[in-house]
Amino acid sequence: MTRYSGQSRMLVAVDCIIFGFDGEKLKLLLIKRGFEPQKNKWSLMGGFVQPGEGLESAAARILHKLTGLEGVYMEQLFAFGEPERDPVERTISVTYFALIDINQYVQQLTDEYKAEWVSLDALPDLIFDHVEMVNMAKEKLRYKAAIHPILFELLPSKFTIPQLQLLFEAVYDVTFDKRNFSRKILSTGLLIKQKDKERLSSKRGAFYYKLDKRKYNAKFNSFLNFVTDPGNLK
Amino acid sequence: MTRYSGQSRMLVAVDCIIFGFDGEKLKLLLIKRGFEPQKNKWSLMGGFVQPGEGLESAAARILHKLTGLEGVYMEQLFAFGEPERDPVERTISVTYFALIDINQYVQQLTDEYKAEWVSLDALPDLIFDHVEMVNMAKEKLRYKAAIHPILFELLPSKFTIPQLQLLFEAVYDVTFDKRNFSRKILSTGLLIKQKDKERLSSKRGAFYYKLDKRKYNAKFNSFLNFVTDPGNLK
DNA sequence: GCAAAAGTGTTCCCCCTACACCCATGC
DNA sequence: GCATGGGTGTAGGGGGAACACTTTTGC
Repeated sequence: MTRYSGQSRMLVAVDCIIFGFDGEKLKLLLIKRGFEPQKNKWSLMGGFVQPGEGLESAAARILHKLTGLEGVYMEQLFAFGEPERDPVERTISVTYFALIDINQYVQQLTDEYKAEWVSLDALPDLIFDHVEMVNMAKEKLRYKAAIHPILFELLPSKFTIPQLQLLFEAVYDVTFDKRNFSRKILSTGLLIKQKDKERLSSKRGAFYYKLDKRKYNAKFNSFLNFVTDPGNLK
Repeated sequence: MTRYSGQSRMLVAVDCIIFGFDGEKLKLLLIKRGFEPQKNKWSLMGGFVQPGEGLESAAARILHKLTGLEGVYMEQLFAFGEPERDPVERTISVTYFALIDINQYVQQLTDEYKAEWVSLDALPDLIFDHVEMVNMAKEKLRYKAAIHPILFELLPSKFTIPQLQLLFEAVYDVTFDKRNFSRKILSTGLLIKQKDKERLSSKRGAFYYKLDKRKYNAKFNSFLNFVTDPGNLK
C-alpha cells in the first residue's frame, strides 16, 4: 500500500503571530497580503507547508523569510480547520506565535510583503480568521507569561527592570507597584546585574540586567508566579 | 480563482487521547488498529478529517464512534506534522485529548475496534508517533489540572473527596495530606455536599459531592491553584 | 533648585504546610 | 472491640500586597 484510499487531501498552511515590544506597547508584525484573494488586505505572515517539510520548519522558514531572524522563540498555538475558513479552498492552518526583539527585526531588502508593526490594541481588520488567531495568541501569551519567563524574549539581551515592568504592564494592561515588582523579579534569581546603565529614559539612569541563561533554561519549566491572577486567564 | 495553484495537498487526521480513571489509576482508551499498515497494533483512536468537517467536529465524531458519548470534555492538544510520521503517506495529525467518566463508557455493540482501557503507567508500544502524543497529553493534563478544575470531568457526577484525592494523586504521582487537600478543594466553593454517602470503599462511608455547575463555569478560566508545583510542569 | 525616574524596607495578613486525634461502622 | 477509612482544627512560617521616602542627575 502506498496511499490511503478514498480520503480527501487538503492544503496545510502555517501562520505566524509575531509579537514585538517597542518599549511602550505590544506590537504585531503584519503584512499586506501579496496575492489573491484579498490582496492588499492585512494578514498574518503565512505560507503553505511544503512536501518533506515539518510544521515547525515551515513556521521557522516563514518567520525567517519575513524577518531575517533565526532561533527565535516560537511555539505552536493552535490548528484552525473550519471548512470555510479560507473561501478559496479547504485549508488547515497551523498557527505559531513568536516573540522577537523588535530591534533585531531588520526590514528585508526585498520586502515583497510590506510588513509593519501594528499596535495590538489598534488592530486593523485581518483576512479570514486571523483576528481569532491573534486573540487566541494574546490569551496564550498572558497565560503563559504569568507562569513562565517568556517575556524576556521580547527584550534585547540587556534591559532594565523598569523596561521589564513596562512590558509586563503592557501584556496585562495593569500597573504594578515597582517595589514589589522588582523584588519579585529579582527573587527568581534569573537576572544578572550589569555594571552599566541605560541613560536615555531617565536622568539618573537604570542598571542593565541580563538573563542568566543557565538558570533560565533550568527553571523554564518550573512554575513561577510572575503575576497574581490578572483577571481572567485561561 | 478557485484553487491555490502549485501547492501540494495532504491528508489531515485527528487522533484522540482519551483519559479515564478507574478509582485507582489513570487509563487510556486504546484500540487495536483495524487496517494496514500496522494492523492489530495498539493505537490511539483516530480518523481522517472529511471534506466539509471541522477539526473539532471530526474529533467529536471519532470519539462518539468509539464511546457512544457526546458532549465530552475535549481540547485540542497539538498538531503533529513531521513529514515521515506516517510512513504510508504525508499526514498531518491534529490531536485532541478527552476526559471521560469511565463508567459512562459503554462498549459499542459493533465493536470493530477492540478498544481497551490501558493503565497509563504501563503503556504498550503504539504505532507511529502516538507515544509522543500520549506523553504530551499527560504533560498537558498535569499542567492544566494544576490550575483549572478539569479533573472533575473524569469522575461521575457524584463523587467523594477521597475519590477526588485519589485522582489527583494518580495524576501527579504523589500523595497529599487529606486535611489540606479537602480544605483546599472545599475552599474553591465549587463543591456541593450531598446528603447521601458512598459506602463501598469504607465502613463509615464518605459523603458525596457534586460540582456547582454555575460556579464551575464561572470560575473555570480563573487561576486556581490546586497543586503547588508538583515537580516540573510545563 | 527642581523635576523625573530609580531604587530600596517594613508591616500586615493570608494562605500553605505540617501534624494528631476522634468518629462511624462492619465485621 | 477492633480495624478501616472518614472527617476535622491549630500553630507557625513564608510570601504577596500595600505603602513613602531618598537618590541621582539633566535641565
